[in-house]
Amino acid sequence: MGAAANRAVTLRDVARLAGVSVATASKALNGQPQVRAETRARVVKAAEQLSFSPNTLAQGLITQRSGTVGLLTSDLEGRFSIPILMGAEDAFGSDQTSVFLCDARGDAIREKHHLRALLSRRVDGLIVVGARPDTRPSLGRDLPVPVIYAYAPSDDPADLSLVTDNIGGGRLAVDHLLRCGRRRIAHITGDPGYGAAQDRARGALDRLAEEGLSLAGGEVWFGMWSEAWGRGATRMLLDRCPDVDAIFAGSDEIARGVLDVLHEERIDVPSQVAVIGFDNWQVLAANARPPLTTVDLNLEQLGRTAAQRLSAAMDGALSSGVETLPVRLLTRESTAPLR
Amino acid sequence: MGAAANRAVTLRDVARLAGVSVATASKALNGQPQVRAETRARVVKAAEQLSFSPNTLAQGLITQRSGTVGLLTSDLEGRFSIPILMGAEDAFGSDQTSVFLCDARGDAIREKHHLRALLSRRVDGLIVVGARPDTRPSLGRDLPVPVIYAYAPSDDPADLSLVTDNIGGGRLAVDHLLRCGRRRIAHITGDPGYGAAQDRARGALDRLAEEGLSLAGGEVWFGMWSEAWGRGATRMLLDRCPDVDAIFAGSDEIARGVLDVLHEERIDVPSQVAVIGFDNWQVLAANARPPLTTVDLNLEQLGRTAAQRLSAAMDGALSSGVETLPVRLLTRESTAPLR
DNA sequence: TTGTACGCGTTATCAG
DNA sequence: CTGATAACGCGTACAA
Repeated sequence: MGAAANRAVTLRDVARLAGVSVATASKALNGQPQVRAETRARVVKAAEQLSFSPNTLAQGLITQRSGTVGLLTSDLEGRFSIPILMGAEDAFGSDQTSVFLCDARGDAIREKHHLRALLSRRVDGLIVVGARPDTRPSLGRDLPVPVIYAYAPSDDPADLSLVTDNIGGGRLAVDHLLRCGRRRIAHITGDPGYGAAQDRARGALDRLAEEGLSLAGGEVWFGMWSEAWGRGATRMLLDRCPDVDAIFAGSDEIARGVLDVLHEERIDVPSQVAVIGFDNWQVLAANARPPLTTVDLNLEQLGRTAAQRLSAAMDGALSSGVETLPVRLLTRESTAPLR
Repeated sequence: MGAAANRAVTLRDVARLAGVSVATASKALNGQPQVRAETRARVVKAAEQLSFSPNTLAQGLITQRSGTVGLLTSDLEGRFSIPILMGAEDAFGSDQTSVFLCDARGDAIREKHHLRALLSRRVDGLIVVGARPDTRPSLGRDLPVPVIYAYAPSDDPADLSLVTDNIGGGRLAVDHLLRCGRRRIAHITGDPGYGAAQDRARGALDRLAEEGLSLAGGEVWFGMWSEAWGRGATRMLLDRCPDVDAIFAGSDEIARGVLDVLHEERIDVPSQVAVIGFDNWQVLAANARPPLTTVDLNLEQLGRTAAQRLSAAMDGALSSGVETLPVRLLTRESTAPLR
């Protein structure tokens, strides 16, 4: 293993090789105007020869900016965190800002620990990603760096939180089904204790009401976020309401269960019943039979926005409140117009 | 947003408040013995009052250690990276070492970029996680910090790589099926261009050979890593070899496809046909019908080991070659002894 | 145009 | 036991 090959080449080494002072070397490398072109060239060449890379820690000491941010998550599977992280990485620019990823695993103690470590590392800002889209405790108001809450909003309205538009998503799903000519639409979703479940249902009901319609089956089928519940609920639904022509599932997992039972019952999707999911969890949605139309959470965009808001806050442009970001419909084959 | 509340409280502030010099304050806080107990108490109290947290950047400047490592991945979905990251975080201890997560998205240029940034940040080491378990290009031998390749081995034998035991996994799967009394075992797997597919098949064939058996269906069914292929292959298999009593799938995705078709054909799992997957991709395996017995890759353990090897390397104990880490069987309900 | 000197926050080495 | 003082690597007024 090629460890410790060229150890710690500093600006001094570069300056020495180029025959100039450290100050000049610094200016040359940082593109400062007050340096002769020929000199700059010599310095740059020396730096390349030694494959010099400036010590960001030292730079940070001076500029009071570490060029790092912390991403604090409790999302074990990284299902939400990763897209958000990628979006943030994208917006920051990889050579400007690097991201510390810390997983608190839903443990408040561990979270405190990570927080201390990150502050000690002088991160310029913090993005907190919750495991579920419900309110979570604020990190507090007296932190030395700005904090953005993503996905799960903070319980302190003085914080800035970025959330996905679950109500809008519910509307979007139902709207799409209506456009496909469906009128007997059912909604099977997860744990009613989740704000997201309530919001998605609300959006669906609102849109339906605008058409003077109500839910097939009479009510929202709340249950659990699992395939098994999707299957169970679908069986009950078909029993009670055999003429249903569309099912809006509150998650892609549930939608998979729905599809399974429809398939078992030899009910064709989408010609007889259209199915739409929520989350766009790739491995589930794209591999479904048929591939699943679903509501994409736009998490990368959420990550990008979080990065932008954080940059703004680092420049002093604080803001607060809850900002709701749009979701979007991703059409695959499980929905289609009625012939 | 409570940004910039207490900005940059330094050791000087603490010292001033405690009425001592910075030197003494430093010693007191770092548990150095040569300091009076009463003085130490005063300093500690002052530090708490100001909620002082030492500037790791400055510390790193002196100790020549940043207390950070870079995790360089190309694994978009984070499916492998995340467990590895968590294992590594675990082994490092969150207050000792923080992890920079960088996603190169399979792009060599972006990888170079990230690498430069990480070296500039003076990471103490690097963990490189490949997107697929096949050889990947080495980062090179002349890096100033140790590198561990995880999941995907480096093509340079001088590097240290940690990989999962795919051959052993194949053996394990077949061994389990044999113990369940199955004798007509088929193997449906993914892209033959993947070393992992070849290795898993090899392990399976070897174990079978030890019993004087060969594969049901006569050959390994190579194809793609998708549910659709799992379905297609299973249909062909049942056609050619209707008396099969066990199917070893090369991935959980494929296994899901297998289960789907068996269910369609009203073939009971596990009483008629046992099914075993590979990867233990939670959302697929645990939600399957029935829940899927599978080979767990032990990725957290791999992450922990990577961290340990990296620590050792940072202390000068370099090593090289490919280290193969054991996988383990996770029994659920899709396999059971024949009555 | 270039170099000198100082400081960023911390630790370590010495005197006192 | 405590306190100057010198690093660590770099950026930047200021002087030359």
